[in-house]
Amino acid sequence: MPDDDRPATGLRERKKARTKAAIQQHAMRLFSEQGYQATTVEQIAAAAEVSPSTFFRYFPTKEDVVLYDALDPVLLEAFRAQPAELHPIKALREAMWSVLGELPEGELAVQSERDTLIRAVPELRARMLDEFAKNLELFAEIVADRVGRRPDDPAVRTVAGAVIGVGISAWYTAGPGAEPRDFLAALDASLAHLEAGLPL
Amino acid sequence: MPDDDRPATGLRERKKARTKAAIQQHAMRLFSEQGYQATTVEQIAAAAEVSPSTFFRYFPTKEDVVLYDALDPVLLEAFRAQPAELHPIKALREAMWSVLGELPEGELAVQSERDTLIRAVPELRARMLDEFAKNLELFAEIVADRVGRRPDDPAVRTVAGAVIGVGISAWYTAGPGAEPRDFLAALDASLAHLEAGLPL
DNA sequence: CTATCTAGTAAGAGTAACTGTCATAAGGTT
DNA sequence: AACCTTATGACAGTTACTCTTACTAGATAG
Repeated sequence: MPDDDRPATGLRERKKARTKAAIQQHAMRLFSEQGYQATTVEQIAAAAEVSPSTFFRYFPTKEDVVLYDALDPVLLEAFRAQPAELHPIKALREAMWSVLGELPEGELAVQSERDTLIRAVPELRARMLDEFAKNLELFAEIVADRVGRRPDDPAVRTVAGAVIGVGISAWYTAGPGAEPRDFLAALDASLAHLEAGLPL
Repeated sequence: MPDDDRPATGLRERKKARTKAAIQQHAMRLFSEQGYQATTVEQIAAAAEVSPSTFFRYFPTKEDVVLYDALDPVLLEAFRAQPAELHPIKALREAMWSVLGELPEGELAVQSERDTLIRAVPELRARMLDEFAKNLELFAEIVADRVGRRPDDPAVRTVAGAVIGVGISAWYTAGPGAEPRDFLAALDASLAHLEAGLPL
């Protein structure tokens, strides 16, 4: 029996990581070449030189190849690191800029392509609701922490909901070809508006 | 060649309506008896005494049997009918009460069962995002109308987004067994909080 | 009232996303 | 070297859909 803290650098783990990355890359390539629906799992598996069974062992559904956002935890950390005296919405805006403002052009492009795909394919877009809900939950927890209330406090949940809603609105309003920087700016402006109490 | 304006009361039309209703009823019954996933389209078709092909002619997907909300247009109309000087959020709250507050117990129960099903089944829940987005669009249009701005005005879209977000939050927060009246009350309180500018 | 046209329906074949099982082989452990 | 764990592939099965074709009952024209 090995120790509790595994080194996690065995040949096995590395191979797994490589296989997963290969599947993901080939999938994204095929999606952009032929479209999402037109690409079958069988094709992806063949391109990545694995069996279809293996594909499904790495990704429970075809959708999941697209839907993991590696940036989420980073953003979360940046949010937590903001000074406590800031208004939660202001803190979120600062965190957004600190992470996404400094992102290298390449990363931004990958993210943008992924985003375009999600926006365009109904099945993918649909799954975003749970993603939004997850973020709502996280946001509520952090806000509760900062304001010194429970995460299930109605006031806290309302603020979190409003923020997520503004995010959804910005996401839908930004067209398929929207520049990431433009989207970020629009979202920031909306959040500022919300922070100010939604004056009309 | 018949006139442009058909009477639409032929035997044919009536039969169609009856078939559609039958499929829907049997589907909902089977869903509540066996669960959504465990019920196959074949079973539904058999119960309604039609072929699977016919099922798909009436409902493009299995999901669509559940996902149509007959109450939406009514609510919309009630919202439009509110006095113009009311704050848009206030007007929405009034409209909600006027429609849902007066709904007969039976209708409320049907609506509640449908809602529980949607909440519980990921595939159905997912499709709600587009539903929310549709409502966001409608809400933005009406708000724009009332405030005398364009529907794509960022301020208008932000308000609409925040309202939808608060709705989503309330929807997720209300557990599966939530009483419709309680949900309504919680949503109303959240909207009031939003209307007041989200004081913490 | 009959011939004809239209449209709802069934039947059946085909596709693709999964799901589950089992045998094998390669990685890691003692 | 013997053993155990785990990634993998092969394969069979299920189910939501799609498409084509043929039939039939309802509506219309003469």
